[in-house]
Amino acid sequence: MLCCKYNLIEHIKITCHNCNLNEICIPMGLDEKVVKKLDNIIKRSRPLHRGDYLFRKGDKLRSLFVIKTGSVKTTFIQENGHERVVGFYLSSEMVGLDAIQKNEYICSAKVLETSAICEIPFWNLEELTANVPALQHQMYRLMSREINYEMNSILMIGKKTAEEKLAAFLLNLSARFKNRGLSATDFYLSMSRYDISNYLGLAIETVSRLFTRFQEEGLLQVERRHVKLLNVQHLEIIVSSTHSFKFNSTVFPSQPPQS
Amino acid sequence: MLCCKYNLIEHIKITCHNCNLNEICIPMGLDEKVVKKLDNIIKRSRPLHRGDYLFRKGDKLRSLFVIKTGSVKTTFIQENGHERVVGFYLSSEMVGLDAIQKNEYICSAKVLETSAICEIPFWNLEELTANVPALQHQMYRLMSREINYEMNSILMIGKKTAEEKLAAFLLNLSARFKNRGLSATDFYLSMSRYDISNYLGLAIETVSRLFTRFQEEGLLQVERRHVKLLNVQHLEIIVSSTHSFKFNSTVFPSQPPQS
DNA sequence: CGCAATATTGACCACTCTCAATGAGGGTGG
DNA sequence: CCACCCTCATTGAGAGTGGTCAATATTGCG
Repeated sequence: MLCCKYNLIEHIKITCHNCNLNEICIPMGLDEKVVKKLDNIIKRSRPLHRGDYLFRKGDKLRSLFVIKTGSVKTTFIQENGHERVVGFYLSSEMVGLDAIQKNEYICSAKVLETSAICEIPFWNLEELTANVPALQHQMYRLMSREINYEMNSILMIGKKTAEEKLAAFLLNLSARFKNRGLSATDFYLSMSRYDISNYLGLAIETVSRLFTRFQEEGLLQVERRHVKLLNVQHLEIIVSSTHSFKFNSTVFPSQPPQS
Repeated sequence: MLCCKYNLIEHIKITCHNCNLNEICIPMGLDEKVVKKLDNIIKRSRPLHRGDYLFRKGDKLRSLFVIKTGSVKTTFIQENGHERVVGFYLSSEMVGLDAIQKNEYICSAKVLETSAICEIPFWNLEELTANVPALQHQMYRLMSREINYEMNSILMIGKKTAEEKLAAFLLNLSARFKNRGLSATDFYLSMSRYDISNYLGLAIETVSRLFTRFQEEGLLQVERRHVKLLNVQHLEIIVSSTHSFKFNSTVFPSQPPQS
């Protein structure tokens, strides 16, 4: 039970805008009593494995899920039966918020790697937040965070060139790993090339080719799912250079810098 | 004051999954007393006009905004100074939920046409929802709805071909107009071609050409911003046909059906 | 009436998709 | 321990979509 309790504090801590990861804090006036109540609500399960589902599209809303370690992808099954990836979730992130509106899950959530995930029965949580204003505020902030994540996805996926999309994707992951105290430049991708391409609206071959090209250009090193970013600055420039800028830019006379 | 009060009821009504637009209902046990309290919180302003801002990126969170009539676009200013459209909002929809996480607006909201918009000071609303569990639930559902909208955007923008993107965009608008009791097949676009292309991640010329082509194929009639959908079914097929399906499909031997 | 903003159309070419074949790991069974 | 299979990833060649550039409507507004 302890680990989940700790996770929740961790979770709250991360979502507090006044606290960074290096500070121990229980923000928003959440005292031990409230944390204990939360602790009583939360269900801990044994580790889930690659391919396990947290929930499927159409299931009735039961719980929200907080990822303690590991990662999850959410997918939406389209009318034609094809699956589209709509999001990737890492530790401390909450999955299932889409289900509240219609009282049923709109997408499916599939575990990408062995993960520890806490389950919070929504109706219990809602009852608790109704009694603890500070917790209600946390909940609003969490949902707002989800809205911001998705806005970020929209920006990423709406980029014009495949190059920009993949660079943005890698930097997004990088930043999220960094926030978790992990390396911002050396990490494993828990999702397949297929998932990445599907998410970004590209062909899988394009993603593969781009990885190769980025490597040739010295921007990163990649071996299967292990990625090392070597030139973050240049990746950032790729992302921020709107397509119309790219060819007028004086930043790169011709060749991107080799490391 | 009355109009705003009515709008809120309208608003709540729309967000209630058990009620459709033709029923008068005050769901979730929200009695007149609560509605009155809401009414006291809500600020009504005189009509806003094309180009007015509800808020700008970086402004401190003051209020959430509910569109009574008209429409709004939200834009995100990227690192390179370029503006990207991240969403379009129609009547009964709420804008500003992205600001709760960091206590400041992440994107800017710009009015697209003369609009009536209600302002709800967030802190007052939060206080009220803390005291009225049914209203708290409404708030959760509203935020969840926003998450679903954005998920929809991700699916739309992530489609592979420009054709699929624009068809999905038009059908999305159509469905939302229909929900509001307006024509699902005959409507005005309050956003420019530029906004549409920017939102969908396409070149403005591509959008323009597609409108022309759709018209030539008898799928719709378009004159500047006035759109009449003539063959919704075929538009739906375009959307649902993943690119990989499109060329094997026996649905269209060669030419799309002419109306 | 003319300027500015918005939208359409054409020509050309680059990017990215599709199709196809090959390569690399991980797991299972002989 | 190796052969085999299956999945995942890479690479190549050709074709098509969609982007860029440029010119031309069309509309709105002062």
